[in-house]
Amino acid sequence: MITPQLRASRSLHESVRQELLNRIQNGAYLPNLPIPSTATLSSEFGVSPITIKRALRDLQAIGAVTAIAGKGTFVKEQRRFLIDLSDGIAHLETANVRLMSIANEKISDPAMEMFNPPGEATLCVRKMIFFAGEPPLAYDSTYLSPDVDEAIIDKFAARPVTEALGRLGIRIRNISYLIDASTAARKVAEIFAIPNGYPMLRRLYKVTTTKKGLTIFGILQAPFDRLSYSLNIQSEN
Amino acid sequence: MITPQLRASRSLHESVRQELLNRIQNGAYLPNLPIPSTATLSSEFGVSPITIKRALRDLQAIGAVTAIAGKGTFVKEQRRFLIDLSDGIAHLETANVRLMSIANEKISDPAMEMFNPPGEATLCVRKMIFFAGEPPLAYDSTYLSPDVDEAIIDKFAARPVTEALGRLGIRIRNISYLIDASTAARKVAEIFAIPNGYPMLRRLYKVTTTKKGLTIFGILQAPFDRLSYSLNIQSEN
DNA sequence: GAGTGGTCTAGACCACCCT
DNA sequence: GGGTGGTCTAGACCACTCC
Repeated sequence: MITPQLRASRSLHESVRQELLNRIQNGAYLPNLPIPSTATLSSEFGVSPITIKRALRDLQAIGAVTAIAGKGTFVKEQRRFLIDLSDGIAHLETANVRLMSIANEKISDPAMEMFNPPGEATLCVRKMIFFAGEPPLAYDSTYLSPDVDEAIIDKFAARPVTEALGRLGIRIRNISYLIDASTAARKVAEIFAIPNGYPMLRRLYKVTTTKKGLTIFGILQAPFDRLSYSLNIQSEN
Repeated sequence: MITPQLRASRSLHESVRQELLNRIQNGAYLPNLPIPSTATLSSEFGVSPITIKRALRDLQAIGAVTAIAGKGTFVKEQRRFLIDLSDGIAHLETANVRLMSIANEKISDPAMEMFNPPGEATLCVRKMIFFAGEPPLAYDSTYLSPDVDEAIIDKFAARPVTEALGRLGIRIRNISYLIDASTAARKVAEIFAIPNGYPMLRRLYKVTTTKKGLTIFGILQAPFDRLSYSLNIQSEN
């Protein structure tokens, strides 16, 4: 029921959304289990099914539930992965990688311009990063100079960036990061099974190495509710 | 018009959204100016006004437009502020601050637990950070030990955290950051005039100082499309 | 075949802004 | 008063899943 204090001058769909969110946070609705159907909720709350749908869609947008047509609406389990950037290395040693594509491509993301990327086409290696038995964690697009050795490309296709460099015995000279949030592109949204436009936490990077001519650009992005970054800075002296 | 290649198996409201987004990116619709009304677009595209509204609401969710009831729907100007964290200091010297509230409060955000915050109530100073002539940039909640001097509280009420410490002549020993994205709470959404649940880029911090007993916790959050962080890491040797 | 969520439409009412 | 976006409803159709 929508009680007056829940209502509190909000619109109906907002009140419904809040009540459903309360139930999720109370544990009345459990993770990975379906909540009652639209029709059931409609009669329980005494509001139109459309209003229920509206509330559910907003709950999807904030990452609280996932709706699967024909099955039901499920409470999302909240688990964030933490990456520590204090030493510049994003530790992903135990992560699995699935290669998605390798293609010649220009770097087009406007946020990338900060790193003064090459204007010519680069070799773009796209891959998914995940842990066994878990939904995909991140999607990485690595841009390499088109004339790099095939052995190097293979390593980048199979490992996260810093792990690939480690295996190749290439030393890092400098890393620049840009962390921002941006909405998911259509293709990325499909991969993660999230609504189009879902916010992604992104880490754009430029890695310069001691190997002559080897500078790596890239973007690692993850659904905003799956990842966070930590950073520790000691003051000098 | 919704051309077949724009349609491309998408749902109607997705096609409409994409077409409107194209027009914004092409410059056909200009920043800070209203786009045609729902009714106009409805007849132009030959779809129901409801479908137009759906597309517009999704465009609001991704930060492309702002709708103002009674006035129209306006193209949002995209301007991101960049904060460099390389030296641990978030440079906000020229920013203005508006104090929102000072209250006794417990730290309740679950993401904060990483810093092992005190369980007791703290003094919470909430403020808005903005640049003259611009929409608000960020919202900061600083948690101080309840027994700090009033002079210190005043400085934190009037300046961003690191600027306040600088003015007070207090040295920083260590800073820990946690960067994540989370959805806006109701109150924050009102302050920024963004839809409820809008994604915010957050930086949680714990600052330890050389002044005995003075450890500062806090959360600085900004609409995801207004802020980004950069970080540069030199390799040793 | 029954139940699920997703889409699209039609129509009504409201609060708000501007002139 | 006429235009705007926001809300809520009713009803229909579809694709999908599960039994």
